[in-house]
Amino acid sequence: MNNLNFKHLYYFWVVAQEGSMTRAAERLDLAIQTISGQLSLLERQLGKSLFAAQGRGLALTEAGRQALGYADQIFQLGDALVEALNSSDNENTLRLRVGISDGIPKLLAYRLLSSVYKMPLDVRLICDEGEFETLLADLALHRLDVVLTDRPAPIGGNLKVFSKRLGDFATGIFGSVSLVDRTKAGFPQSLDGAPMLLPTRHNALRSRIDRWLEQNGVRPRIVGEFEDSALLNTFGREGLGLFTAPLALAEQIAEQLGAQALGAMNGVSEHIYAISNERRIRHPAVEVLCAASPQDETPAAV
Amino acid sequence: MNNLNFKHLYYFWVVAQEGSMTRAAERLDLAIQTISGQLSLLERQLGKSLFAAQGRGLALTEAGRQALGYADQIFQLGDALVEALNSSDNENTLRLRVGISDGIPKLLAYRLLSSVYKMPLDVRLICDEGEFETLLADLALHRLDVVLTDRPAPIGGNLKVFSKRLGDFATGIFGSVSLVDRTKAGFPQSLDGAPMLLPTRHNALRSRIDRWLEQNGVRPRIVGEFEDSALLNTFGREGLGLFTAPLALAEQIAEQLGAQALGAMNGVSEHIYAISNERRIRHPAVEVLCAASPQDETPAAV
DNA sequence: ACCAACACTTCGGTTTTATCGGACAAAAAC
DNA sequence: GTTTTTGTCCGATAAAACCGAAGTGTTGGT
Repeated sequence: MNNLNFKHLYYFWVVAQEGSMTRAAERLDLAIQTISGQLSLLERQLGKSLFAAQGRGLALTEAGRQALGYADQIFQLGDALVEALNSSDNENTLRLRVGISDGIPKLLAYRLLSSVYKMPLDVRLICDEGEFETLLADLALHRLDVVLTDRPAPIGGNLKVFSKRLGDFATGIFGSVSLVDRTKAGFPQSLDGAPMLLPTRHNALRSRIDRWLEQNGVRPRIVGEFEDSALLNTFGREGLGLFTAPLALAEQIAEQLGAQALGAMNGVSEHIYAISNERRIRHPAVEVLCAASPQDETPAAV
Repeated sequence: MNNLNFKHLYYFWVVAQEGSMTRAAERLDLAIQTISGQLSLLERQLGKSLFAAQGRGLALTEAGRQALGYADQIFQLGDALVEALNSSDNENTLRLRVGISDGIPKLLAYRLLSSVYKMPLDVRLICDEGEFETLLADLALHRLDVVLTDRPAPIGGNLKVFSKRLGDFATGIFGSVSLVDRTKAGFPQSLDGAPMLLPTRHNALRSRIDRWLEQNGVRPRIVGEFEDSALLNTFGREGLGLFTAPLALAEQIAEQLGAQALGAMNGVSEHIYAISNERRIRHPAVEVLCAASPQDETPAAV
């Protein structure tokens, strides 16, 4: 419980700025007695005195100086709030602040988010990328409305969040044309010794890929590990190695990266989760996003 | 004037978190009528509705969603304030947050600040370095108590600040022993063609140096320009070129940088200013700092 | 289709809080 | 010493926050 009276804090802030209760009372159009009284109430509640008598004026104590720093930020935010609400550019547009975890394919994120544009409203997407933990923290602070990631939020964490699996996407192996030609015959055995780019172990998919490779008895030459899928794709486009991607994106990958599917990794699928704040009132666009039922774009196992 | 009622905002914040007025009323130990009434007052004052009726519950409007983001930060700061004040480590120590402009000699800053340690109190110095403009902004936000810099604050700026000249420091030319030996004879003519390190044009001293060089008819070879004086000193210590510094620091420069004074630059002196917030109640350590009267350590002109 | 349960609003009256006038104390200026 | 300035204490008053009772609209069950 926040036992801080912001009205009192505001008076304190003005007094500190003006340098005296008298001038603060003038600026606030109040009697000095009011300021004095409310200020001593604040000090009582905080358990610290904020001003010390100095001559016939006031001096800030160290506690007061610290409080002043916070008060500054607080009332600046208050002004910003009022201003943001009065700015007219947010009349008919719905803002959706999405955090996209580094590891998940950007094209997949795009496809999943496309559902929100079908809403009968102007939607402005505000995208942010970063590490899983960072994004969760931003979610808790309401800087984000939803996070798209490859794993559910840790249960029992100190953050109250809500994870919804958006879908399973069967994974395949892709590569530039030259690479694919060389390894097409005898898949998956042909992968043995072939150059390959993989996500780092931070990615939940990575362990599934490793297991699949082991079960199929192939040991590709791992030429790179990437935290960020977009970076991985760029390297893959240049023919540096084969890489994995959702089979559902085969068409776009061919168009944008000039890479073809070599084969499916049976049993390996990427799970995408939408993590949002667990409060009853959720963002309408997040509702739409989660409502897009977990339709497996391709069955997980063949 | 900040026409935002933070008490109302707090109720709004709890309602948004809990998802309903009923549950918020429970958490706040208030009747639902109160919440309802205070919330509609907030909406009236802001001129926007924050909630829209949805079914028998509530839904945040876009304005409400934006407000929620601000409220989050505001009440987090409020908690932080209370916590900071209750933490015991600030009992008998006075914190002085000083911003030191890139260009001014660090040793000079140290010497000027040493006066605050003579106060009959434990003083904890918190130093920050950076660009002039950045530091001024931090000053305005009360993240700093005073800024030490080489020029007064711009008059008529939108920030209300107070500049006090702390002193004029006659400047000389210094260099590593080998360099000084080579150019000692016939100073200042011997500077012609000598390698030299100078502050960039952002430094107020630079133009005075340039004028002095011109007036004395010497054209050194400028081998480097530095924004940061500490970096300049490091290069100077390695004998890369001659450099300028306050003559008053000759002793320390000899000790710490192994450099000797070559000669004085008559008429060139570094002005150091303390810029602080213009409010009546100033930091006691800042008072002490400014009280150290503008004693010219060496007269400006010989 | 109807009724009960639920969630919020509206309208008084009551309680709490904030505010101000008057009297007072302390420091500084004269 | 007197006056001026600045802040504090006390009691009355104005403003706000709060709650009980009654009312509207929505949902869900039968």
